[in-house]
Amino acid sequence: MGRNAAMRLKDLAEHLGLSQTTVSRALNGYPEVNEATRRRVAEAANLLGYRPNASALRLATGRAGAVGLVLRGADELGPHMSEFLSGVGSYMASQEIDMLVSTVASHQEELAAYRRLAASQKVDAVILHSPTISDERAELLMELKIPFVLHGRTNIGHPVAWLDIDNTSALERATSHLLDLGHRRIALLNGVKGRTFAQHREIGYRAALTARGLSVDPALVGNSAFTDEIAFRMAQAMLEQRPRPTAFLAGSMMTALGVFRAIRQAGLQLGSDVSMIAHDDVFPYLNADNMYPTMSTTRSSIRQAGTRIAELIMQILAGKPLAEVHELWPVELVLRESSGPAPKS
Amino acid sequence: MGRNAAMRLKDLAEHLGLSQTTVSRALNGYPEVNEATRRRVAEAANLLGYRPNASALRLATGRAGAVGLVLRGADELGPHMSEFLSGVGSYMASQEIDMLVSTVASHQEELAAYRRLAASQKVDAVILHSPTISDERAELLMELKIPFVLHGRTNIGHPVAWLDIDNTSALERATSHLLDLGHRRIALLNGVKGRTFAQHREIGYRAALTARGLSVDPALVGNSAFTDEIAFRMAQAMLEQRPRPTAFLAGSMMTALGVFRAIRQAGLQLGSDVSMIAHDDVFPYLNADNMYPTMSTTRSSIRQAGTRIAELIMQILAGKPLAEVHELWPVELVLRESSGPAPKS
DNA sequence: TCAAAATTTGAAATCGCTTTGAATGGCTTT
DNA sequence: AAAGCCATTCAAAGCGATTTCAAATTTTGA
Repeated sequence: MGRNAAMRLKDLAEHLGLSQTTVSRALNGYPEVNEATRRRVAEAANLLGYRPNASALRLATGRAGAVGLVLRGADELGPHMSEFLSGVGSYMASQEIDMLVSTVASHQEELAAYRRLAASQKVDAVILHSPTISDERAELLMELKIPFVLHGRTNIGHPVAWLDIDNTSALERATSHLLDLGHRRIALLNGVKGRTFAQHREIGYRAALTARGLSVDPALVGNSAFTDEIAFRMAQAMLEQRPRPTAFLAGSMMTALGVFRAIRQAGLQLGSDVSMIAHDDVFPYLNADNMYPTMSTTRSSIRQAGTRIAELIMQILAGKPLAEVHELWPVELVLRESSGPAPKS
Repeated sequence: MGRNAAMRLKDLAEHLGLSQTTVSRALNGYPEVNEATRRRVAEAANLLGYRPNASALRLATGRAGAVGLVLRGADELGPHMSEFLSGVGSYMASQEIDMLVSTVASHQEELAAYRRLAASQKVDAVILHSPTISDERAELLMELKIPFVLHGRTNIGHPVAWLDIDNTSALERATSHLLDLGHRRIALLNGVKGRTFAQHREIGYRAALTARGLSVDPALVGNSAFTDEIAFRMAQAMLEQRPRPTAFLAGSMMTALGVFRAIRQAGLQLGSDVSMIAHDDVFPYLNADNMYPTMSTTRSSIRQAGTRIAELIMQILAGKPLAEVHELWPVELVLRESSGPAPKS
């Protein structure tokens, strides 16, 4: 039983022969404390490794000193999320704010989790991820009066703070580029239906096609989670069509890997027989530039987005009006070997 | 400014015309409260959505109700960690324990982070990941008297609670299998040097080789982080050797993807010209069984390990002696198409 | 030189909960 | 009818910080 008898403010005060009040003030930088005293206190605190008890501090100040992230287990806690988390974390650490991560299994559980967070006042704010077009969670958070920043966009009655990437423009440009290369049957492996980003991407895709007077073939549009496996199956099925698609727009690097396998298995060559442009969230362990062939991508660092969202959270907690917190990030289009001219038919 | 005026115990008590004491007891299942009263209280609490203020509860009980995970940013917060986290989270959620995730940039920062956690008493325990052979962090936690469970093993003075997979046996069997297939030049793409698991794997690899009177060629052993890119480069370099390796042992699925690319780029065929067995931590979005060719693996679910470790943490907090908390999990060897007979030289 | 103002310090209230020790009232028991 | 028990309930004391309000000390100004 390792009863941790950490040093308390009282102990420190006694040790210094001062009152708790003065010590507390000295440590928190209040002006009304003698400079010499402040130094003495700071030194002793440092030496004795004093840090205020988090629970007591939170109770006294009413601030939780933490932001919450509720993740739908297997679904959401994938490679995207870990990059994102890592971005959020890098900023939060510098601000001495904790990240409270909880996982849930279903949508209902997720809503319940937010209610719990609100009632028990465990967090000052939360980060909401992968919203749907009209996101129920966002509405609930609004109702619960928990401040939050949305990674993505949604359409609810109230103004909401958000940061998103310009998915529509990204797909519009990627699709146009493939069209310029002569491709006419272009498949879109999009994210789960209902998510705002998936809708935005489809809008960009359609815009590029209709701009050339082409119509969308529903058989060439797939919606699913971004896993290697599902992408493989969908691409495989699409490649069996005649005429077959000559290009793929892959929603993520995981998707790209699956498509890549399907292409190879069909005995085709990526970059000549079939082209592909994938969306790259920039994973340190999966580099588009080092693939073979190198992968053309629409690129935007999800980690940087995480860091920025953390900053936005702090601004909101500092009182910045929600309506002023909107950021739409541009997406780079990086052309490499996987996208080439359409084959002669 | 959404001042969240959550319901307090006092409010609930007044609402019921009872004292805080009784209400608190009723909710916490103490025996000395009238059954009718208890029901009445529970009902009201439920109806009004009362939940104790977390900070107050923690301050009063001295329990933080949270476990900590400190992750070295980019390094550790990869796909392995997110799977692991998700496993831990699924159990913690059921126990109403929070996961406090923080990220740090360096080893020094990590140690500092643990000191902070200890001093501010934010967590009841921590989970330690990817230990080195003699892990300084484990020693520090011991000293700080923060209970912890190690995912992996280490060698320090004190007994430590741990859960690990049997890496040595896994590699010994995988290597032996490749030897049985006639391979003689078998490359090992291992994890970062200094980590216990990498050492254990090398021991298994060496054991299998020496059992057949073969010696280890240092040029065929690589140590690095498990990224697609680094693996690609290492494999590429190894494949330029003559005689070239005919088989690879890949430390992770990311590594396997890199090796796979190197093999293809060299104009070779996986499963015939070159074989590979990869370690599979079981990612839902990257399925060895659906690769092309399907990938032979040593397999162990890192997510399940996370869940189990969460359980072990709770046991330790309940007072189970550290020396009794040791689990060594076996690793499956799953043979698929990527491992075939050695080519005739 | 002495009152007034400024600087520094401290005692005690507060945050919302748990928990100790005491009180209340109804039933047995003698 | 008094004493002793149970079963319930409550008032008040923590937990470890911040913060209000008051007190003590030093400086200043006339």
